Amino acid sequence: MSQKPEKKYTLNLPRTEFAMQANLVQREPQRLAQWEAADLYGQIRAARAGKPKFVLHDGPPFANGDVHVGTALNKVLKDLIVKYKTVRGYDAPYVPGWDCHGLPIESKVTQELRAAGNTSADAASIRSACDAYARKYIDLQRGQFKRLGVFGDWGNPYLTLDKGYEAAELGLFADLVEKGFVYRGKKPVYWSIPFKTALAEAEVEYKDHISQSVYVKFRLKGEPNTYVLIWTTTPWTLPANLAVAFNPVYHYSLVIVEGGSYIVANPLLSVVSEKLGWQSYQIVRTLHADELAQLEYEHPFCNRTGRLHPADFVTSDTGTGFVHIAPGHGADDYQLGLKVGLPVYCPVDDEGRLAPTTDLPREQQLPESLVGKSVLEKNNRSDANDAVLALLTEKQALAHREDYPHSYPHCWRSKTPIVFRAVDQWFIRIDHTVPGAGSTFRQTALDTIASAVKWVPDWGQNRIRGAVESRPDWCISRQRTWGVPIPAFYDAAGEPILNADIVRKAAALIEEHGSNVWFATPAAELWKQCRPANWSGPEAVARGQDTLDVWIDSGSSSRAVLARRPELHHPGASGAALWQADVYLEGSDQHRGWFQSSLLLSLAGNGAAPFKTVLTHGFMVDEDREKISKSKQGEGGYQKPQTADRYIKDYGADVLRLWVASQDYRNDIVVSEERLKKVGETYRLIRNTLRYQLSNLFDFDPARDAVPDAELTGLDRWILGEFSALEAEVDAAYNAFEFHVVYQKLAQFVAVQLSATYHDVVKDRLYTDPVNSPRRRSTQTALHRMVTRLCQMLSPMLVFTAEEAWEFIPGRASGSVHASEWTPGTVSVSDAEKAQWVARLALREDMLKPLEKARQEKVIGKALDAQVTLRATAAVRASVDPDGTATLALQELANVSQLTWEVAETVAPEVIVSKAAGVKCDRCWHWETDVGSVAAFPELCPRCVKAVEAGTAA
RNA sequence: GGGGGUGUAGCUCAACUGGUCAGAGCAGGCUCUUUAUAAGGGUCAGGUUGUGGGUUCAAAGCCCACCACCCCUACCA
Repeated sequence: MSQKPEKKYTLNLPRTEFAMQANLVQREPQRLAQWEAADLYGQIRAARAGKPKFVLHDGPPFANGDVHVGTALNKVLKDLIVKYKTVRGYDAPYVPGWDCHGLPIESKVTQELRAAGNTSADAASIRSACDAYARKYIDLQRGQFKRLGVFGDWGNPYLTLDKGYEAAELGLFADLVEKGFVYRGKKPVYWSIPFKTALAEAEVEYKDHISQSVYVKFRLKGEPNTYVLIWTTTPWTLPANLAVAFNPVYHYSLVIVEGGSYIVANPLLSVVSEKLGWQSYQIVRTLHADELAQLEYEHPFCNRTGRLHPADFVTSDTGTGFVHIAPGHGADDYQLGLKVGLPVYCPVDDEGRLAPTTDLPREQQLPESLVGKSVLEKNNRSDANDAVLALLTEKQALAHREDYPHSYPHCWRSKTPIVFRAVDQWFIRIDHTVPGAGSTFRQTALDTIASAVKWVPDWGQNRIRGAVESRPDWCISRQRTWGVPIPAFYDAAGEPILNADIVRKAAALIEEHGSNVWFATPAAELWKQCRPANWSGPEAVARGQDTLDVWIDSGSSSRAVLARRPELHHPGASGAALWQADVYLEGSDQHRGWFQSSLLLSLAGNGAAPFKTVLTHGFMVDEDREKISKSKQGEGGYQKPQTADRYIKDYGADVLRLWVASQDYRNDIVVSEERLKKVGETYRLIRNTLRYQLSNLFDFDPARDAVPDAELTGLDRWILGEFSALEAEVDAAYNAFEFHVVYQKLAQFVAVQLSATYHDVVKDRLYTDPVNSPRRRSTQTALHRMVTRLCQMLSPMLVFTAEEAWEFIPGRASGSVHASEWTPGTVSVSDAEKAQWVARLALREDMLKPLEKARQEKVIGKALDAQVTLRATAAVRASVDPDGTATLALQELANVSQLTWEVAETVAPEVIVSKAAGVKCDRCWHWETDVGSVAAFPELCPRCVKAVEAGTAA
């Protein structure tokens, strides 16, 4: 058994309770409890009261399910900004929010009710259940967000289901009504037949589907045997056909075939002839666009005619070059119909059955044999399709029929194919001229995008411009229960009544009672409450059942949150600047979503954009750089669910946050075990560096021991100069929201300047100098400053670890690093002094390689076993060492026992390494020729004798 | 199909927006150290800058085409 010999002489070895092992998974929850008990968020608010305001406005996540790792990324990025601004002295409150209404919750809840046997719940009770459901998930998610170390007003978040929020949203809506933005119109929407409701885009799933496609002959008027040939995959829409579109850039040919003449687009002629089984055909002549536009055709089985219209959406990859147009059943069709003045004719009722409407005279509409036939498909067949096909056959209009596989939208709940169906809906106008604005609303929005908002990255501007340029009028009504009601009434004739005063009265009611009041109060009573005093219009007999699109909910947050919460106001600012948020930050999909809805609503209702800067991040992808999908879960894919909690359980919040910071979030963000592990390595490097600094401050009291700047040793001034440069870079990177640059700069500084250089060199003085020596205290002064500021710079990323380390800093100013203020700029060093140290460190590099060679040759082990001879000309030596102080500095930098100069011819200093002379001092491990010269300490060098006699550290 | 992005060593990021042999850190190999020790130091190796063309005295960066992936949109009558 060997045992370590007892040390006879003391050294100032590092001591600290700051653990090497992070144990984040166990330690972080304890820290959270501590913060909660002390109301740290409240303390920070109090500490920043009156300071310049910085407002990041939270985009509300949907209150459903666990927090996904992608949602965590979004939240952490926001928190990085808020914490950075806070540590830099801003008052940066964070009010988190949740998006609470919408179909996913309603659907889940009705499903649960049905499973519990309740099949006839009324609107009010469904809504109550939805409310409870949303709140349950808000609580769940709130816990998970807090666990990530995100600070905010968690006790008082904004919820789109709060009655105050709903009332403010309707207040904004009332302004829009007043300004003439809102109208009722008919438009094709996605329609789910089983649910008898319109669906939002997000509620549509695309699945493979086989449609019965048909080639149909449309006979030209006055030409008994000449046909325009159209192709469609939805025969049931033929009763709604009102026109045919062609593309004016194609050439069309009139061809003679046995049995008749047809017009077909040239690029598709050969395909069509093959499909229709034409034995031979003869091209008579080419028809041009202006000629086609003159043509009129007879509907194959309805008693009416239609015209041909040019349209650029007609393609030549499938079909015939002629597209059957039913304005009631398709977006392109609808737009074309609007343009050329066709009615929005949709002979399909709520149940999905063919039925005549009032848009056209009955005799021009579908024949009686079609009425009542259902459009809903079962096993790729529907009664309506069959009946139409039969009718086409009977009329000899069916040229060809074939199965056509393609992806087709399906209702995400009922899994049935969706139909496009025109129904009455509420819309917000985009192209009307706002009184006093002088340009259309769309143009105003585009101008605002271009000149009043900063987009980061800059291409974000293109994204949202494209979205605003191309968007149609905004369909804002949903036939749903779980949402904010549209406070419209209907008179005895079924005509809608919507007016700003009515909406404001309804808003006041809802502010008092919550939006259930709209559904639970009898219509007559409701009208009494909402009827304006001087009302002269028709009296209402029914209330509207529609709710607002959920994008109106979240898009109203500028009014409902920013304008309504005084803590989010910029004191001293006026007008829009008072309530405008400094930053919105969401995924790039929100250019078309929340960024757009917020911009349009705020611009229309408040007269200004709700944000000054809009930041976007990319999406999370897996290690194959493919999007994270649930189908990859389990075998062959991810082993574990991609929730935030899962990663926290494995790595801790600080490592997860550091990983978020390390990624350039403007692009796709790859999440993989490998990357998390790598970041974990960096975390350990940083933690150990902090630990080294803290452990060497165990006997340092800044009030008593700090050394003034002018008296710091050159080495310490050098590192503090480097550190100042780092601070400036880190501050600039944070300020530009480039956290990955912060991460890189900090990690590299810690690894290179600190760990490999400064900390390594300075060990000797810290451990072996007399405790109170100016040189040791100087270095401790530098360490103290750096560890303080490192904690501050790290605090936005390493929320828990920075605080943990902070508590070990002697004489720290504030209780929490998160309440402290960081001011970059530690010490300024002259260029000349800096250059001198750059030269010395370069020489150190030159010495390291020969030292390594000597180590390989077993001449030395550690560097202190060596002596170095620098051979150079006298002039070279003088340039490196003008005042003779460099020799000792270089000896310390290289960590060698002896260093001497030798005059030689070589210009670049030549480095000769040999075994050091003398005997190794037992205490400092330097090799010296005078070890033992003090008789009382035979194993020590005289320097160590002095240190030992000076006493031990406290 | 249309629009918007991205593609630099195993990983994360640089490269002053055409100009010194494309740089760091981490990881990896070898090695020293037992006074940061479930730590720390040294050293070595690693890239035809997605592919193929082009412009230029000069390209990772500009132009064209293609490939892969991400976001939005149309998913086609």
